[in-house]
Amino acid sequence: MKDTPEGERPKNRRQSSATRAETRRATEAAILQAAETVFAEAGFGGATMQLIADMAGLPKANLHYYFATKEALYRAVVERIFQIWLQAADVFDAASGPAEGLGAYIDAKMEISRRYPNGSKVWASEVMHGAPVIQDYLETTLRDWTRGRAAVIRRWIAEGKMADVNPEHLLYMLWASTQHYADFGHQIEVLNGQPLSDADWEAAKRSVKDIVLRGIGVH
Amino acid sequence: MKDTPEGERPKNRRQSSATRAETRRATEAAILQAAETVFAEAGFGGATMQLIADMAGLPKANLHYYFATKEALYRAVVERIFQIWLQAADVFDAASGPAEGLGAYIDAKMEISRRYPNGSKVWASEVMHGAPVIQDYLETTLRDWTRGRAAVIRRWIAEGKMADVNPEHLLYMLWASTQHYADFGHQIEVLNGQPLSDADWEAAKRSVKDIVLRGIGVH
DNA sequence: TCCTTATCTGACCGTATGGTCAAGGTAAGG
DNA sequence: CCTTACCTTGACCATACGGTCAGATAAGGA
Repeated sequence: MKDTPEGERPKNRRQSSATRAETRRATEAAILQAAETVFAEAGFGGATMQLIADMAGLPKANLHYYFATKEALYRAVVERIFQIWLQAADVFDAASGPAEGLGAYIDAKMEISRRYPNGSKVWASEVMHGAPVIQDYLETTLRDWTRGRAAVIRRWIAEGKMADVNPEHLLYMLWASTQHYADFGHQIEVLNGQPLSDADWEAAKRSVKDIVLRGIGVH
Repeated sequence: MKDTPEGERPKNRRQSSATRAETRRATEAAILQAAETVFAEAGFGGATMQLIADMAGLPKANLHYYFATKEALYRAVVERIFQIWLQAADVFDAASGPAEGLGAYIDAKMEISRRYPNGSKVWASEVMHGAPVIQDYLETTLRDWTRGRAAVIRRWIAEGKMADVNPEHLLYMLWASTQHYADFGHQIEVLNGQPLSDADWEAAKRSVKDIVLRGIGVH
């Protein structure tokens, strides 16, 4: 929440030097960051441009200079999240078998849940409401991605490297189990009595990996 | 969406007989049903009393006669969902071991995801936004419930009936994996190319049960 | 230094929303 | 019947919200 110590109130951030491009990028980043937080906490309908502006330290009118409409800003937030979501797949690709590939994928997704809980919540909210904004992504990018990984899993099954499970449902289970720690983080914290510690996160990771990997007959 | 064929416009629903209590209960149920749908589709902030009223076939002012505020209506919806949520635990109790108990619990929760997807979404949304309305339930009822089941699981572990896994994280995994089919139902449908058939639901159930049960060392 | 262009912002506007109210109906009990 | 309490509803209100705009301010090039 606290700002960098380089400026008390970043109303006009032109201490020393700041090129046009730098300022623009920094302002956009601040807006996107604030928007992600507010959208995650209040949902699209509950979020207000005023609140996002306040959190970003800008007058509301300035938001509309960078993002014409609330929808446009929301879209930018969701698209950024989707990139991170897909990025976690890299570890999947270079793997030679399920223990390595799925294990690394679970680790990566758990790490995302921990580091970008707001992004995960915005994504969940978007999908829950019928994906009004990223429907096309679901039908193209995500669908292709899913088919590709399912094919890899099928190959592993054919090679006898894991049990014969339905690849799609296995992927759903991975998504669900890992993202749960972000989307339902509040519930987990309440049940845990306090925020998850490093050790708690390690235990969570290990638990998911242990159950899933043993569940598909690996190791 | 279509109405029952017993009345074109249920403006005054007094064909034949209708006692006060009956009418009240029916109207309340219609409002709660409509509210659940609208809250699930639009979120709390995006839902409007007007839309709920339209969907329930009532003038908006009448909503406020039954539920004073939007918050009160929302609270009623969430509390109703929570009851269903807990109800699924019954099957857990009477079980003599993990295969029976957890298997039945997964079946029950999958059935809930299928039959009450909107309820599940409202619940997810509520928790994601920090449980502004049911925070006390989390801290009391849900916490007690969770502790009780975790104790049961620990007993099963001690009796050598299942592998030594962390009971809390196991429960999170069950919640996540089953509720995912409701909360992310839209995404699953898109990836599946069509709504899940009976066979698809059976496959989903079986997949979750197989992986989890094998994952905790239960045949 | 001056001029063009990009960035910033307070004030403003139309609309949609949650909520109110008073008047009009309708069932139940006496 | 007639009274009473409950229910229904159209019209209305205050507010908050997304979005606009004209004018101010500053950067960068000539």
